[in-house]
Amino acid sequence: MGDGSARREQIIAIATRLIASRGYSSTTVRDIADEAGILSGSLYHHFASKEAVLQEILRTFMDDTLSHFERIVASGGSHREHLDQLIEHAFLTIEQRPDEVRIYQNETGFLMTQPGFEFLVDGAARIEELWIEQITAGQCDGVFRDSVDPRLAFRFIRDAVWSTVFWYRPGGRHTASSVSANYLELLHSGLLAS
Amino acid sequence: MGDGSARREQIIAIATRLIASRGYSSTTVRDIADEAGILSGSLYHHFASKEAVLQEILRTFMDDTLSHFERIVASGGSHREHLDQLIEHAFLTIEQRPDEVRIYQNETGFLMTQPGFEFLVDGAARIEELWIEQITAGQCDGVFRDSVDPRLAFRFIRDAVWSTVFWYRPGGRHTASSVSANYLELLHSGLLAS
Amino acid sequence: MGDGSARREQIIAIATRLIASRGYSSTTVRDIADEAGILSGSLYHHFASKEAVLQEILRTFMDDTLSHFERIVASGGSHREHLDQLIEHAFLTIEQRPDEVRIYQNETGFLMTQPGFEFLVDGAARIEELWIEQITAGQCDGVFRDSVDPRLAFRFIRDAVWSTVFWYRPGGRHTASSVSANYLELLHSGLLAS
Amino acid sequence: MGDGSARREQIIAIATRLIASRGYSSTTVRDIADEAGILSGSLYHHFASKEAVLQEILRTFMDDTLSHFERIVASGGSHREHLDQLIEHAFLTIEQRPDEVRIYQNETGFLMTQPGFEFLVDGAARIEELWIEQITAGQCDGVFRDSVDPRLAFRFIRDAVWSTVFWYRPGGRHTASSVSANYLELLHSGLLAS
DNA sequence: GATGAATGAGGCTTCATTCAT
DNA sequence: CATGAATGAAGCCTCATTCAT
Repeated sequence: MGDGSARREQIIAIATRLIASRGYSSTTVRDIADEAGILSGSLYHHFASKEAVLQEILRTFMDDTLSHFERIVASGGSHREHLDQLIEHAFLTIEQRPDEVRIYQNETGFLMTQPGFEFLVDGAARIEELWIEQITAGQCDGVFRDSVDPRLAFRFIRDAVWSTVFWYRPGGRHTASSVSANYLELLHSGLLAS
Repeated sequence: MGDGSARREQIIAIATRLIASRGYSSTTVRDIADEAGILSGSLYHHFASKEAVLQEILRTFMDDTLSHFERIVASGGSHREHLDQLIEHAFLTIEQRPDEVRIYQNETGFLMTQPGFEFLVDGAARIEELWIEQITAGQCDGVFRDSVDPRLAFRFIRDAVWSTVFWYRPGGRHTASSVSANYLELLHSGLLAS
Repeated sequence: MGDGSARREQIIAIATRLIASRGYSSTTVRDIADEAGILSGSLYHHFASKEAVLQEILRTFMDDTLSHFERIVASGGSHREHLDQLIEHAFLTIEQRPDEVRIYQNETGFLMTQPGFEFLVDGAARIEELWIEQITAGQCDGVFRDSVDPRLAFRFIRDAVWSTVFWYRPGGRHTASSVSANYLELLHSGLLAS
Repeated sequence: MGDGSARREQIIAIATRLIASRGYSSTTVRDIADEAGILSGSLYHHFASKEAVLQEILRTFMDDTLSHFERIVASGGSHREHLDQLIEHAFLTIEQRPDEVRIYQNETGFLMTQPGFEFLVDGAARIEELWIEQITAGQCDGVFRDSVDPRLAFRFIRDAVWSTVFWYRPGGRHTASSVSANYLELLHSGLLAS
């Protein structure tokens, strides 16, 4: 478990694509095996179970995302810059690893209650903490308006940003960074004129 | 089919609750029948299929939501008032019919591609149209800032607002209307001070 | 049971048509009830069971056919005339009551082994007896060739004749009586020239 | 699918026997699996569906029968000899593969209208063509009487011959070849003396 | 590592039938 | 006579998983 043979990584890649497009419970072990060119039983030489595949996908995603976020807030810059960078990194992730984001967005709600997926709860909590720290600190600095509840602001931003994964398609009207810029402007200054 | 006997409505209510909490594909016909106190085969006296139950749930939800939205934009008031009322009605719906909203949010992405669920595509398109009209008209009025892309603004708001259904719990720190007020303020004026 | 209300006869007529075209086991009680404009449960006010419907269809058919055959052999005329008349009556039946013939041909093989359908075994035996008597007597008369086995000749004729129900369609290339005439000629004189 | 492992062939053999005696729709997947000593779900490791089993049975039967018929008419000999050989081969098939013949006779009428069974329609048409060619050519040769309609003669023979499968039992009063000889004599010369 | 065969549990659905109203 | 609701058995099929080879 966890050693990265080429086969394993190929299977993870296939599973990620399939689960993202069909959902975890509608993706069968045979679907994955078929695309890997092996029989479904043979998958069990690489993974202990279907759930283990999902765990590995989500754990990798969560680890990467969290460590990026940690690096951002540990870097030099103002709290406002940090918040903007967190948002920009989210959009970058959506562009570069949309399948993982989709899986995370779709399956995480139910999975968080399941044994073996505690790392999702922990990771989400840590992320919430990191973001809220930036907002709260930015309010202390007088950069962010005091009247907004930091927790609500965090969820507002988080949900608006990550949800774009469901409709953003590269090559369409917008690039990830144009969406990012628009969202940031709206978030910074609001919808009302003057 | 479609006529609302008491039993039918009771079954719809049970199915709505179960599907909202477990997901459609993880909710079995037996789960629903068990809670209704009948055998699973007996469900087919009331509904043609498991999918027909889901269709009825979503169609009712879509019809109700859409007609409310239509009534709002047809009423007197400025475009800004209309947009605020649309948002407030969404929060009201989340408070009053959270299970239906959850089902819509969770299942709709996949279902929109399935035969028999075209009404979801049509309804979503009509809703997008209604909302975007308010934003665009508000920009003409000079009430909303011109620099935001109306379509992006719509999706930003829509995703932020409807996603609250996944974490909002009545009786917690916030009421639906306090969340609504906070979100409206953030949306109107943005996060930055001054 | 057995009293001939209008409803009963209507149901028998519908069932005959449906069973003839789909087969007994593929015709559902609901199919029949639907066409009768009632609910499937209501059929049980008229018939004890689905099987009872089939029994009534086949019993009527067998009774009518047998009594016609008895009348033919009891009438004046040579044995050869009798045999021809038996055959002609079969073709007439195929033309006038094709659904019943189809049901008989399709279902009878299995049903003969089932309790409640002994009348089919008895009727078929009596028919075989009647026909074979004509053939045997005709051989005694010197009208039919001695070298043919009467039992085999009977089955040869019976199977060739009744099977036409599966392909004969009124309004096509042939009328029932032209088929009848052709078959009789072939049977009488054989295929070889001179 | 289509490759003939030993297990597959064993299952086909079992299914053939069961379907011949009970009919397709009255033979359950469990019946077949039980006799094969496996669970019903395990059948789906070998066949895609119950219908696929039936298709394979009938396709094999049709292919074999058709290729035999083609070989007969391609061989040396007169048209009359060819026709006799076609009939004799049918009786041989009834003796050697009665279950397949029974299935073909029982199920084919309905199946010909079903998607996936077009090969039955095509095969039956090709067989009809082959047989009718012999009859027509024999008429040109002056061997067969001109007054019979070749198409009707074909159906007369076909139905009389293949129907014997429903009553012929090896070890009874007749052998397949004695039935064959009797039928041929009756067909050649007819029933009338002189 | 992979195959091929199987398990066992469970999924959705159908259907003849019953019965209170 | 008919409805409406339900039963209970059974049907076909799916799927994660196991294991001998």
